[in-house]
Amino acid sequence: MTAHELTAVVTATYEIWMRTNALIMEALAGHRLTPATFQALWAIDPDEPPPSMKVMAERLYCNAPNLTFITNQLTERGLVERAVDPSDRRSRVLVMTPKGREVRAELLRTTLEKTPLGVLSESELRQLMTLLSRVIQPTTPISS
Amino acid sequence: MTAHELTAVVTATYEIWMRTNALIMEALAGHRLTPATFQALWAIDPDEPPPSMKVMAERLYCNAPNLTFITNQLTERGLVERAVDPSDRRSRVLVMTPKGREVRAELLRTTLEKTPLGVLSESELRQLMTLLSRVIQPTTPISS
DNA sequence: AGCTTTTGCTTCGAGGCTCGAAACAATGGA
DNA sequence: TCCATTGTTTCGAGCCTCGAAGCAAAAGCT
Repeated sequence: MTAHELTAVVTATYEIWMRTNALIMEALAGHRLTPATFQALWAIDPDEPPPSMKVMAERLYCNAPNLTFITNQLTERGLVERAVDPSDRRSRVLVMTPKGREVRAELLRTTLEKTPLGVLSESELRQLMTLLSRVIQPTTPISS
Repeated sequence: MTAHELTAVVTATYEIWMRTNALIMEALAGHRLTPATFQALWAIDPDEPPPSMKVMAERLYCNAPNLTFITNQLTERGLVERAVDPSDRRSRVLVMTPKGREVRAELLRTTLEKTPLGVLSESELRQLMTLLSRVIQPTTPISS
């Protein structure tokens, strides 16, 4: 039982996550976004085929009504648009607008600038990623 | 420019955090707790002197009104109690009840069992913690 | 084809979370 | 003593998340 080491790592993960969030809050507010809506924007890779609501809900670990709400926030801000999936007319896919593309790129840049993870060197980041990949392995993480 | 590696690490951090949360949700619900209230419980070490509201707000990256709300949730569930700090009668410290101690220990155990970080070996965890410590260290006095 | 079940999304209502502004008492300094 | 500051709470607003119910399209069955 290595409870102590594991506890420290879990705590550190929480800490880094919260700290990153705190540091980008101001930039998000500049676009009337919040952590929840930004995560949704992040989870859409504009260079991949647009994801359906269902896929997005899985990526964001939330349920369908919640995703409807988040999607409304993004469409009201002109960052994404709903489109009917021609292959299944029940399904709606989220298409990023040009403005959404811009805002996403800008905020992603800001996040990488501000995150405390940025203090690590390239080789340290690779080391870290090797370990984290093993943790995440089983299922598929969010894109980009 | 190591943007790609950094992006992957930030994404992985988010992913691990969300996945851990999802996996303990059921256990939390068993005590009528949520991620927010559980983090507050986690942030009180029952073997240390009880922290003040102000200290707790810093630990949880939230503001004073928010912490008042969270504290009310915990007191209503009989997990912590407010006490006046004798050295400064404006300040309230959060004292964990015996029940709070039990619930905290149980949920901490559950978290360590369920977190995907648990797949790592002891030596991998130490490696990981070495890297994360560098990230969290407030020792970045003069940057850029 | 017709009928039923399942699936993807939305609507609705309730409750939890988070914040800024304002209020209050205790503290500390001039 | 008087005034500014500090730690907390109250209030009101808006955001987030969920379960239940509803609707339309798709899939399955006979």
